[in-house]
Amino acid sequence: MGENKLKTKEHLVYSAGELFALHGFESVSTRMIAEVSGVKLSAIHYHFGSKEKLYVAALSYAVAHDPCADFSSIIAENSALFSTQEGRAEIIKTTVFRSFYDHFKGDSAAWTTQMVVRELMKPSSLFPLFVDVVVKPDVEAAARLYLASKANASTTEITAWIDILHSQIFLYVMAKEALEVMRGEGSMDANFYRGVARVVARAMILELELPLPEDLQ
Amino acid sequence: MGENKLKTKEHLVYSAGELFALHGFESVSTRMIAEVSGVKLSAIHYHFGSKEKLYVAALSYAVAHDPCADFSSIIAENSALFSTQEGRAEIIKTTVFRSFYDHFKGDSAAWTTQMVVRELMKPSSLFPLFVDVVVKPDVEAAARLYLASKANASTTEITAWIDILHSQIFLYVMAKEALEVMRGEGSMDANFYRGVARVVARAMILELELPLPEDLQ
DNA sequence: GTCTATAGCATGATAGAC
DNA sequence: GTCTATCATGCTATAGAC
Repeated sequence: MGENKLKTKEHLVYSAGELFALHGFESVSTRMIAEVSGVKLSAIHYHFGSKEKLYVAALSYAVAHDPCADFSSIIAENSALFSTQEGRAEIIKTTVFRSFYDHFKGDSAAWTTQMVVRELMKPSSLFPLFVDVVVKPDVEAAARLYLASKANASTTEITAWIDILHSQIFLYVMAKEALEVMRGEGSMDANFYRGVARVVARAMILELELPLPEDLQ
Repeated sequence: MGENKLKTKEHLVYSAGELFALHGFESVSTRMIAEVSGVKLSAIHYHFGSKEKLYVAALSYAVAHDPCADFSSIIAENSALFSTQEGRAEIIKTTVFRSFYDHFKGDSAAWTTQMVVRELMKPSSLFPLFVDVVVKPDVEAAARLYLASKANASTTEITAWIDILHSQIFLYVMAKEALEVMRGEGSMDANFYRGVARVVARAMILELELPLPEDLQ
């Protein structure tokens, strides 16, 4: 079928994306990618021109296809809740639980998530795009939520509060292997992430001095 | 003086440590290390045998010389506080503030800190040592503190609670460059980290349902 | 212990037949 | 578009003079 022709390039993006996500740009060789993809080495340069351009292609795919829940999307879905304290606590709870679920629903974080998160450690040329598309909407929505409860909050305070959630996701994405060695194989399962979401949601709601939803008490 | 002879090897450890901490093992070449150290390439292999053994030497130096405050040390210094709720809140506050201060007192985190933190992302052969010396005492002390207030807490709950602090440090060490680009050059200064410590301490104390110290209200 | 020179290998990229 | 063969480069590591 004609599909196969089109799919060679896509297939290369997926395989390379997984490898880049897992090991990082410098630790992955073009020969490795070719082998895993089942294509010849020269196909990479024919289709993308260089290893770096393949990386950029995989990263922009990841940015476009990694639509995880964030404050922006949850507030948009539940705009009626924004106006009351109880509602804003509910928004925080939902955002935290959905974030952990979306990022960790598989055995390990999707390669798209891992690639995007890696941008924070070693920004590439696409970092500005990543910031505009992924980070800014989330952070701005979260800041509005925070200010709705504490109008005179400082930027530092708001940033640190959002980072309670983001840093925990960052840690579990980037250090999963090491943490599982320390805490026991299989210890980081769906149950663990639910428990973590519960603690993080509680901490963020209490820190903002909002009333705890019943099921978090 | 005879010192210079001894110091060639040490000097190599420092220079290599800084480079490994900043860029990671694979991104640093032996040529780079030699140049920065001001020694010849062959000196590396003469003194250490291989690039990997130099890495191990730098890492074990980092583990040994990076004595940051943690729950274990703060509890040991303030054992009298352990028995009351107010005291345990005070211990948490002190640990969080001291942790942020120790890790971020310079312009950027010390290379020793960065190298140790990198172990979480790509464990080396020294990872078990790192866990025993650095992680275990801290985590066990924190768990005892948590259980003193909530005797029937689950492991997940305790782990997630400790990770509120650890993940934030992890994020700020590993992603500092990207975060400063996003949030403004110079935005991550001593003041910022103090503000963050305040938020994290509040969140951890409230999550454990302890009374907030006056200066955190 | 320190230098120069170089071996031996893996890498990213390309040329040219088909 | 896909293959094989190969180039140029940078890497870790070593040999051997001094």
